[in-house]
Amino acid sequence: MLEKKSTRVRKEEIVQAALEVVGRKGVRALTISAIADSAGMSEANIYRHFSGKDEIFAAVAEFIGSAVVTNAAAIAGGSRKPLDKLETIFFSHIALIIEHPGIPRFVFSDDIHLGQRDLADTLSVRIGNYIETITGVIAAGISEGELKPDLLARETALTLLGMIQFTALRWTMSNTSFEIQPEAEKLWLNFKHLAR
Amino acid sequence: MLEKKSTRVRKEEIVQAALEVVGRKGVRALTISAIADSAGMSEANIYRHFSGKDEIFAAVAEFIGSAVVTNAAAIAGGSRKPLDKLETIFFSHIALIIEHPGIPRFVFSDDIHLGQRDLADTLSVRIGNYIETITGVIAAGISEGELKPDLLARETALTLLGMIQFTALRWTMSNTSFEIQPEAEKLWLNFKHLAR
DNA sequence: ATATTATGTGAATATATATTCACAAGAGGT
DNA sequence: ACCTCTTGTGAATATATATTCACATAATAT
Repeated sequence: MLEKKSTRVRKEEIVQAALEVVGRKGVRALTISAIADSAGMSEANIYRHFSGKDEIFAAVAEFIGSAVVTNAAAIAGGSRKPLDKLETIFFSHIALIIEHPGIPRFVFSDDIHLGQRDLADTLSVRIGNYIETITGVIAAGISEGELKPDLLARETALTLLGMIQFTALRWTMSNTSFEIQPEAEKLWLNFKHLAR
Repeated sequence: MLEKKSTRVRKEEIVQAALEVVGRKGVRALTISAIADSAGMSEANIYRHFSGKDEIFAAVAEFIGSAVVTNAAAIAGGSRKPLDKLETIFFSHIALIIEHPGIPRFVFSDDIHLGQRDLADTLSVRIGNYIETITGVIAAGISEGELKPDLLARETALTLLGMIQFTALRWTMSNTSFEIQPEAEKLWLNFKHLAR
């Protein structure tokens, strides 16, 4: 029998195991059985700590939300120059994806969007906040003269996020078969050419 | 009993029904039962025309591949100015997504990427061709002076595609609850500001 | 030390899904 | 009219998955 740990600890383990499964096999494969395997415990024990799949999904979404959004907000709130902030946010986001490939898979899974409406709404709000945060930084960059004056701040933010997201997508789609870091560097370089 | 039609016709009906299901309920919900409902025939009849789910998935991918890529290649091959071509490709792509919301859901489903490796490879190649097509148009735009000289053609193409893809994603994620057309127009306008 | 509570698990249950099968019924050729 | 091939279907089968349950065992309180 497995050693006993508190529910608080097991919940974290289960969330990490779930994210690991999503990163390796996708949301479709996020079954209780797969989570149990990955976490090294019995299926029944999963139910000891979570009421069911929905609650696990919500916990995973909560983990991702804090990881991505909190980070960006902290950077945006700093005192550096806007372009510098954007660069840091961009590469933190890429680093987070490399560390947890399950994050983009989870956030952009139609399974989540259509199967867990409340979760999708929560995620939508989070993404909306993220977009606004970046929009704010870009607007500052424009008014401080670091970026072109005729840019639309929100659309430029969407373009930047699309860049990140499309890269993550091609990467997970190709089964992580190319180096995402150099790809990201070229994209960032080009974004600077584009935006100023 | 349903009226009889040839396998050729039924196959098309089934592919369209499948795409409709994906658009409405996501790839996860693409069950034989759901396809049968949407196509208005029995489940057993699906098997009369396709050997199984894999063959249906392949047929859907084939339909999408022709629809997206062929179109772009035709436009790219024309004699108009590069920026003009880009605009047409951009808005055709958006129009296609509006008409078939199942297309982005299907192409970007981790279910496909991880569950149907051969299909994922086929799609990857198609996407690669699409990227190259657009890269070529952008390279022409740069050398003809329509676009900034210091742009990286491939990265700019990825940025443009990311814009489209992220828009499609937010749209399907929000359950098609905002107007995608005006959103696309603002993004295109801003892309022109960015790229020249 | 004992009782109580929290944690862990194999086995059972219920449901969904993909696939097969035996048979029905129309279409086209003879 | 008869035969044959194609198309259509309800019922059966096999498997996967989520969830529950009765029981075991460790931790904690009394």
